Amino acid sequence: MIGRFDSPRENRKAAEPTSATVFVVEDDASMRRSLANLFQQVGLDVVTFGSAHEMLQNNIPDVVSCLVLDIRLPGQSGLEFQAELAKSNIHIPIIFITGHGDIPMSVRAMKGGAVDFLTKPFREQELLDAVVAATERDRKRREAEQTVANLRSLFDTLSPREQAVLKLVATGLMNKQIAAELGLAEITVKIYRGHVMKKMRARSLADLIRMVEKLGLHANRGQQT
Amino acid sequence: MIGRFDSPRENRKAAEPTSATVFVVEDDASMRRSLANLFQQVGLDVVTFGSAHEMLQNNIPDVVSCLVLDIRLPGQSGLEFQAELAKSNIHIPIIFITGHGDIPMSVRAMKGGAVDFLTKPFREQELLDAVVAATERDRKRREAEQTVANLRSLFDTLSPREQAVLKLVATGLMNKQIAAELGLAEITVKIYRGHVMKKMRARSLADLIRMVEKLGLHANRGQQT
DNA sequence: GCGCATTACAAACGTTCGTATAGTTCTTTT
DNA sequence: AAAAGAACTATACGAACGTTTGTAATGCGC
Repeated sequence: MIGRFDSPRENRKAAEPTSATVFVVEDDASMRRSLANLFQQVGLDVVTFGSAHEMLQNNIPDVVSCLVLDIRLPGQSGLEFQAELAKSNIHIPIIFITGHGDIPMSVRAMKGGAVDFLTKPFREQELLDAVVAATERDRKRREAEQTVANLRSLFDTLSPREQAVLKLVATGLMNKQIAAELGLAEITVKIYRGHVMKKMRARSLADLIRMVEKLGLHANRGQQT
Repeated sequence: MIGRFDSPRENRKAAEPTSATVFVVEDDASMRRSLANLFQQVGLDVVTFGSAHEMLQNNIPDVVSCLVLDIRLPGQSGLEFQAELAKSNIHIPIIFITGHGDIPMSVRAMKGGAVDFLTKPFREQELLDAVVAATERDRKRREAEQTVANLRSLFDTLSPREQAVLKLVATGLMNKQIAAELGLAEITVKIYRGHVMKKMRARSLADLIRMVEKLGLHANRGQQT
């Protein structure tokens, strides 16, 4: 099946409070089945594919997950697939498995952000540990991404002027300076600033500054023609 | 010498504006010499050692650098040395070289934060590229660390009370709330707050908040007995 | 004992901020 | 054509902020 079975069933656990999905891309059907079996036994959701292409056809659900990927695949290699996913801004953590890998392959995979690179035969627990680490990484990434996305959607409710005021507020300018910068009356800036605080749900300036930092906004100051 | 010489001398370059030091830990003396030679030819400073122990004896100068490390060493292995450096909070970027490595080794090295893992024979340019990447990484790390250290030394000039006020200011509390929290009069808070701005050289509250973020300060609010 | 930093507060003044109320103009949507 | 909202300004006022000047007690090092 997968490799040597030197870890008793009882030792297996992937004690995750939230469920996670493991995608498996592996051309060997029997290997696919045993991997699916292993993951299902510890309560993980599993979706298997026979090739990279096949996985890209189906749209990947937006859940906490990781990808167990064979290096040798029909068509596109595992490493190429990794590069393609990165280019497509798909940040699913990858665990490579291989029967006939070499060091340059593993180094390239790890440089590309892979969580682990296992050579057959491997202990089941090794793979499960890697999967736990990978899904945990994905969970954290999603959490951070969600935070920024929420802030972004608040920011998007601001009118262009309000956004401009926010950026200048974040640079530490006083209302009168912002007014001069934007060619407005100070009172107008004050009002927009009030809108910004409400819409962004910031309870203090300190709050607002931290939001701007997380959003990575940078004021593009300058002369407005 | 090092490996195959398939890259002409003319193609070699490590166009670095600032000089960098390459530490080499390698037990084979002739290998050590040829590595030193290679790095010197492209204008890098080189310090070589025959073992990990030897390197730790000498105190490592505080300059932009990287470490070229043989996996197989007398006494402590390269991987053990990597772990020891990490534990000692020495963050020098490491490039492993090895004649007889395997995939688990390379994966462990990369998981441990290594920049690259090269197997002999390798092209000289490969190693030089890795060294450039490594020193660049070190330069950036030092830059970021320096920024924080500078902020930290400013923060350390604050009296305990001023530090306490700063932390509460950073949480977004108003002066009167800070006063209540610390059992002070509002006017006192205002004065300390002024001291904080001067001593931290913050030109605005936004500035100050960002400094606090970089410092990773967190107010430990609570009841003062 | 003397100098010095720290902690603490007050009175006073000017600045800055925030909001409420009210109004104009322009564009977009219905 | 009417409604909605965005952009913009004015008056007005209170709250919050920041600094200056002055006072005073404490504790530490030389």
